[in-house]
Amino acid sequence: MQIGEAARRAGLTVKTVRYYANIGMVTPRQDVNTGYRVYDEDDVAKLQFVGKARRFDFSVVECRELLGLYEDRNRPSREVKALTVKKIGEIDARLAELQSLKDELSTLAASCDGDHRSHCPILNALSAGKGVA
Amino acid sequence: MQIGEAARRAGLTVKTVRYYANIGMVTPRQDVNTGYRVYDEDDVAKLQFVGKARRFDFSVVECRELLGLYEDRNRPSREVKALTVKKIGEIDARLAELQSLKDELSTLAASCDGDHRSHCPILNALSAGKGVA
DNA sequence: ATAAGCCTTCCCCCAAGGGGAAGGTAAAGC
DNA sequence: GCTTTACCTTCCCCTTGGGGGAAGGCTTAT
Repeated sequence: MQIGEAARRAGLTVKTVRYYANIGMVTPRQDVNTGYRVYDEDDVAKLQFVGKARRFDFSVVECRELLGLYEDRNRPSREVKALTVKKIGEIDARLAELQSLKDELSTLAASCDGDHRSHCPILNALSAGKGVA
Repeated sequence: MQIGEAARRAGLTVKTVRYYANIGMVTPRQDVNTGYRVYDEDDVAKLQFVGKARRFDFSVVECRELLGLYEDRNRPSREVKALTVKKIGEIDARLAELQSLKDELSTLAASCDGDHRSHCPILNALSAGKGVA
């Protein structure tokens, strides 16, 4: 099939699929006459795999790793699990960071009445050297 | 003072401070002879303000807005609060998204024993059309 | 014949700077 | 006086993961 249908079936944009071909992630066969990329079922499966992994917040580099592990069925799943656990750790760190940001901003927003007077706790907190917490 | 000291006092890199000058966020005076940027106390205060706002996850565009509100003391704090509340909403959305990702990945990691057999629930989930949840 | 609907490559664009080259300037040491 | 050192300047390419659109080629339907 052509790139359009492959993209549709993988739930990706044509631009994205072409990008994956360019970086060597999912490399379709090339039609000698037209120069068109030709995708088979296997390629579509890989595109779907990568699409899901991206939605799971894996980077393109990590997707490539996962794809390598996926293609080599003799590999132990240990490496896959390690990547997943590492990714969970990263998500945890980002969660904590965002939560702390939210707490600080919430405190500021709560202390600001939003009236027309120039005294604004948010601006004060941003301009003062000291933090809000 | 020169850019180096201004950056140090604002807790930013020289590169960042120069970038803020280029995009017109914090525009120092220019020394006619040397062409060096010359920062005064007011500029440093603005740099600190922007630095804190950036750490609060405000984008550069939003920082520019906040800085405008900060400089115009006649403006009501309503707009500042609105920006802050909007930012809190964005953080909330991202938190929920990350939490759901983490839950799915955790479920997968827990169901994978990481041994050498080729049966890996994580890879299966990524390759299967259906989600894990 | 020509319009529609695919496909191709090519190039610039986003955020928010980082890295480093090539070159000017000022102060300090010898 | 000369050189090293430590500043500073502009300029250009790099990052992530593609998006937008131009210019052009192919086939199919009207």
